[in-house]
Amino acid sequence: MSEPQAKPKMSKETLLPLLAAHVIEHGLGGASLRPLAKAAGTSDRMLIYHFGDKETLVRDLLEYISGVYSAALDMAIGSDRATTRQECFARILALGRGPQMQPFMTLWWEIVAGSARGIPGYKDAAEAMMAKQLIWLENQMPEDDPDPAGGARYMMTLLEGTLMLGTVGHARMAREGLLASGLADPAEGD
Amino acid sequence: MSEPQAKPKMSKETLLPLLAAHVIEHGLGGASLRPLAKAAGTSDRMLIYHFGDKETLVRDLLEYISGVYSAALDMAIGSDRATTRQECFARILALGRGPQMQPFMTLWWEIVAGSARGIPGYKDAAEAMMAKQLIWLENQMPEDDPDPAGGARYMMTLLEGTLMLGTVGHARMAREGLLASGLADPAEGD
DNA sequence: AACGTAATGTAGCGAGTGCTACAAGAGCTT
DNA sequence: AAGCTCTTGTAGCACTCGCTACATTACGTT
Repeated sequence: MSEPQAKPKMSKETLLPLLAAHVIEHGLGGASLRPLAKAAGTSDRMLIYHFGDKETLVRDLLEYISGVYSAALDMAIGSDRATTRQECFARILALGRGPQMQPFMTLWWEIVAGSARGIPGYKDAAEAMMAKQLIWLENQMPEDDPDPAGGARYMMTLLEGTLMLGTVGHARMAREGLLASGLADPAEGD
Repeated sequence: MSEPQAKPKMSKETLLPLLAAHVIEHGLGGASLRPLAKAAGTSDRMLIYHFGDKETLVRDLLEYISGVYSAALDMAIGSDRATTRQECFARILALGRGPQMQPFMTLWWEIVAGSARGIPGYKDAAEAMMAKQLIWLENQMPEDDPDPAGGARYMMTLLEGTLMLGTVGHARMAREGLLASGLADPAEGD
């Protein structure tokens, strides 16, 4: 018995991390109860038992994922502020493009799409995550910045555009735009 | 017989516009053969007959939609150039936020999500549409602009970020960012 | 008119969907 | 020990999914 099996209690709280892991890897739209249950070591029967129905499950799952994202941002916060906007932007861009962030980014666009289509839990989660990210960025702004609030919002907008263009194969276009804006350093690699 | 029924020939070419209309309204991910067929006045049987399988159908459909988008941009091109970057940006932003554009934008985020997940036809379509939009923007740049190429790419990035933040409920954040960037006019409404 | 190919209708298959009915086990209280 | 509630397993229902086998019609060519 090398595996303790972790049989006893099962609740939303114990299930959500396992479900989230599956969803981050395989996506949210195509997720159906039986594969989800298998990933969490349960049955579809129990998922319905704990969450009531699938819509509630998805909503709770998105809320949980949003919380995980928020916590991840807290972890990634450097104790030292950036000294320039360029450095600040480079930091958050590197964060969003990091390889360990990629599965999450794939899920993120699905959340945006669901948000646009009005699927119940999506917009709330997306809104929360963007709000959290804005706070993160504000805390990373240079102390002597003349307009930290506006600057952070400006950089958020530019960042999201950059990430989007990157995912559809136009990373070069975004980069050249950033160069023209002065926010990217010509010396940096792609 | 007020309806001529349009029974005779049915081919990819005659089906694609009808399929596209359905997809633009109801989305691409959840689209299944039978509803698609019904929207096009056929049967699932015939869709498979004409396209081979669903993956090919989706690919052809995305390619077609990309073409429609391209044509729509050509139509929307004003004969007069903008005189300032602000005006240029305002034009394309208004274009993307126009009410008749909204169903398409909803579909767009689905395309981005599919592109991120690597679903066969998605990335090609997204890439083509962004390329086309960049050309459009370049043609709208002020004639005396010091860096039309870089400026257009910069505005593209900012535009896409703005649209994305808007769909997830953070239009205000994007607007305040644009104000800080100098690309938005404080006098304009939301 | 006969033939051959393209186009279409009908029926269905096997798999998967969300969800439910029913019953049995587990653990706690009295 | 009896009862009680919480949790779980087994089957299954009604439905949709992409796709196919088979048969029929429509139509141009010879």
